[in-house]
Amino acid sequence: MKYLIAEDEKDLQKSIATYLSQDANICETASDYHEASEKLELYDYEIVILDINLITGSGLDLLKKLKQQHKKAGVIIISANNSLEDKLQGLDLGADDYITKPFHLAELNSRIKAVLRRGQFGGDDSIYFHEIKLDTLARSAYVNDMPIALTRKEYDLLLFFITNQGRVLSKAIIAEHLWGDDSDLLDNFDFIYVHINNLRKKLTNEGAKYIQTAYGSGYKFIAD
Amino acid sequence: MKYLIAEDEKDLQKSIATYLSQDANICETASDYHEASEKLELYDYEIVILDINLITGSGLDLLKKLKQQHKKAGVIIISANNSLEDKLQGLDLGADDYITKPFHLAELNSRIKAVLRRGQFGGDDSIYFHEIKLDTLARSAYVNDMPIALTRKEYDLLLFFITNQGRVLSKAIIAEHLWGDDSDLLDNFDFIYVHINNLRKKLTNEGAKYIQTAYGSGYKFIAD
DNA sequence: TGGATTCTTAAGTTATTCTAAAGTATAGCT
DNA sequence: AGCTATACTTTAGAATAACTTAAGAATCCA
Repeated sequence: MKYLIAEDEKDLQKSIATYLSQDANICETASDYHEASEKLELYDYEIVILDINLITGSGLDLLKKLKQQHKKAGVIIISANNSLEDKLQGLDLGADDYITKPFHLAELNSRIKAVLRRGQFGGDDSIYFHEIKLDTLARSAYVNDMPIALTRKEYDLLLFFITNQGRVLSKAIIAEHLWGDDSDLLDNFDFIYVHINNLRKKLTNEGAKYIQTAYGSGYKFIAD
Repeated sequence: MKYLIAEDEKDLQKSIATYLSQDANICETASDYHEASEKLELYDYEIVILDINLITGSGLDLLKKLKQQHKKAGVIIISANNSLEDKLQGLDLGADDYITKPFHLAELNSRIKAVLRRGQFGGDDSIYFHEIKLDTLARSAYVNDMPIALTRKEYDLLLFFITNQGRVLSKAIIAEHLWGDDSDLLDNFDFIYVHINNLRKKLTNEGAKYIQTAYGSGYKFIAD
């Protein structure tokens, strides 16, 4: 999962990022309105944690923009003051949940989990694609109900493919999503070949091929 | 958003229209097969609410037609009886969701929202030119719904042609666009002939020629 | 520390892109 | 109209860039 943490209090930002990175998530951060706005426009996130009171602009504006762009990220609002109005307005604008400062990281985490559960995947913890099933809670995969042992990166890659099925994903996009933009790997995408190869080997189901090469542009996930 | 409500029960039609108009949507209505068919042909809608059991014809036929015309409206089927077959057939034909009479308007509304969310409407993913369709996300091309395997350059070239249809494009312009101005190929455009040739071969559809030579000045993309 | 995972490297394979060359059409000129 | 220079078409194959795959090194994590 890829998160954006839009929060201007540096230490809070950092502690959230550290906490959420624990279970293999990619956390990117934005420290002001402008940075957040830019990142939201450029990249896709599964979860956006959005402080309403950014110094340089309103988080609500960002939320509005996000929804206008039809991005389907789950949004959790952080509000400093206890202003009910802010929260309500946030929820109206399409935020999925809110949390009030100060809060425990564990609570934030469980709210995130809840949003993910409710969210894009129709309240189901499983995602299906033909013979493939992903259990998003256990981070485990099945082909024809037979469990497939995937490593973390393989699971993330498969999830990314399935949630973007049919679409050509360039190596750059894949790298961006699985490794984040601050990674120092991103000048050489060759290692992606390796992950593609490994995932292909594990997915191959009676000769069915899911990951199709779009020569020169990337890969796309289809049902043969 | 613009909706079409194809429903012959006048009072239901009206209450749906009233309800959906609440948040600034345009609702048009059709009370029989013929009217619905005509409106679907003439206009574009984001959402079509389609009663399967129209008195004067089958909603499934309408759905079929709609999909043949490559209209990308989201379709929600209303079925009176609980016939599972109707629903399944509807979904097979490309409906996005269904709802069974009687239903609460709020439920219809939330299904519409879900369809809109899933479908990313407004994010125009396909480009059409007569028999040709380009799926810009999948970077794939179709002629009369038959997939055409294109290489990267061929796809880029076709996309460039379609988005500049009718205009004469010089080899310099094409090269500039497909290869960028920093390329060292740009003192000799001969290789463009090859790409044009390859693309022509792949596009030729029952003798129809799309790429017309403008002798001495370039090429122009037209519908025969 | 030891085992699993992830990344690096490199050799082998394939698809695509470009070059070259021979044939065909077009426009302009006398 | 006929000739010529130039522009375009087409094909085949060479060169290149992109991908696959395997094996080993580095890293991470329990």
